[in-house]
Amino acid sequence: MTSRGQILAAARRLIDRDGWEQLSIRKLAAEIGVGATTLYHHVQDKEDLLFLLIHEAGEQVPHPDLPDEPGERIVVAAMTIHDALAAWPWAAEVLTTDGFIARLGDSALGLVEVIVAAAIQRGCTPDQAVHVFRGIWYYTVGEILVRSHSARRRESNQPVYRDALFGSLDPAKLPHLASLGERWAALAARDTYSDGLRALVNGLLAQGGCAAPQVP
Amino acid sequence: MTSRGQILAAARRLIDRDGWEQLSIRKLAAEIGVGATTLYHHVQDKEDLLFLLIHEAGEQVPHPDLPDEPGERIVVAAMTIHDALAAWPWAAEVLTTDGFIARLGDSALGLVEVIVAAAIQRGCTPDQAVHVFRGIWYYTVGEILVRSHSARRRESNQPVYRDALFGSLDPAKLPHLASLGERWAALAARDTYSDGLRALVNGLLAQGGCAAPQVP
DNA sequence: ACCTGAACACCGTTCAAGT
DNA sequence: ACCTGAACACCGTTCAAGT
Repeated sequence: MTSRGQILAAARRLIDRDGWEQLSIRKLAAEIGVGATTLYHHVQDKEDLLFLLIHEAGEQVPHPDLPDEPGERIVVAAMTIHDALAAWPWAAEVLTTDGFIARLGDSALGLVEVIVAAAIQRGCTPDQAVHVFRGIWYYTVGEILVRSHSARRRESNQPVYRDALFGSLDPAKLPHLASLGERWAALAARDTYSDGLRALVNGLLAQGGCAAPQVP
Repeated sequence: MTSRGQILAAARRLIDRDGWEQLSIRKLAAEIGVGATTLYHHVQDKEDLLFLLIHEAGEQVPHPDLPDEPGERIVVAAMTIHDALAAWPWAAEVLTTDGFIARLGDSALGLVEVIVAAAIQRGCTPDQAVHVFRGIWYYTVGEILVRSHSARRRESNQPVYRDALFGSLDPAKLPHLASLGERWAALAARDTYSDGLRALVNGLLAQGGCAAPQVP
């Protein structure tokens, strides 16, 4: 009676409604109207359930229009990955596990392929191209996690730390931070993912033999 | 009888022994030899407990010898932060919360100050300097989390995915990934944090007016 | 096959009651 | 003040028993 598809659909529904931290096997079973233990006949684990959800989500990541210039192509592919993860921040948390990316479907991996291929086109060796991808991956995952954890905190409970934020620093020891003061919070709230990404990609491609004429 | 210091010491002991995911209020109380509810007289929350632990850890981060060249100074400061977080990966998880950095002590913030000051010395505006720090922060946190989650998985249960790793990809759709094949795992295991960091810092400093003569 | 409730071994936190 | 056990409202997972 109960099917895997039904379970995944209900899980997506609950995550959208209550956030992914709130998802539990017991609540999920209740949502479907079934005993908690029933789910274990259709899914190995809670972890397995998350894998299946991420796999499904990965299949739905759109393939963007890719520009010709390789560096720009890397930026667009990375931003597509970023935007997909921003919509499912819980996926970012699970995907921090190494070798996990490989379990995504061909569709999501297509964007990884785009980045690696473009780096090679720009003169990287395959090894260097993997290094380029990893750098982008770290930066992207970090941004997503900081963003989503901060958002969660903001909405739920404490704007308490807001005023603790660089308000009362010792200007003798930390002159620049003290003079930035409250402005830090405003600056940190700005979305600078793409600016930082461009800087990173330029830096990575310029590094160690991947250098090529910077197309304007 | 029970003191805050005693609690923090016991917590550090348990984290070192069993990993931070295993730390619970109840186990912590048992380790001290006290009722679980007793802890709530010395600490607000489990979250509060983690804050205190991080604050304490931050005080112990060493101040490195800093090179003169600003770009290199940024790299050294970032690597110091990175190495400290690598020793306490659970701190990285908690610190992903925005505005949380600000609750560290002056000692740990000193490294943030170093980065911001060096960026300004290289010609950044204060706003751009914060942007530089944020980019470094995202990259660093991402690397730490990917590294620690992967390590946890490796040691505990599954080397299962190892062979699922890019072993059976469609070479027609994903030619570069397919030809990398099993090599991906070996490349991903390499520590390339500092290489990527240098690329990022160079890219960030070259960006938007922070440009200055690249000191050799 | 598919589903179930009871049970196990846990959580964080509150609260009235004790010294 | 400092500590406590009982209780509340949860977890993921196993397992023998049912249809």
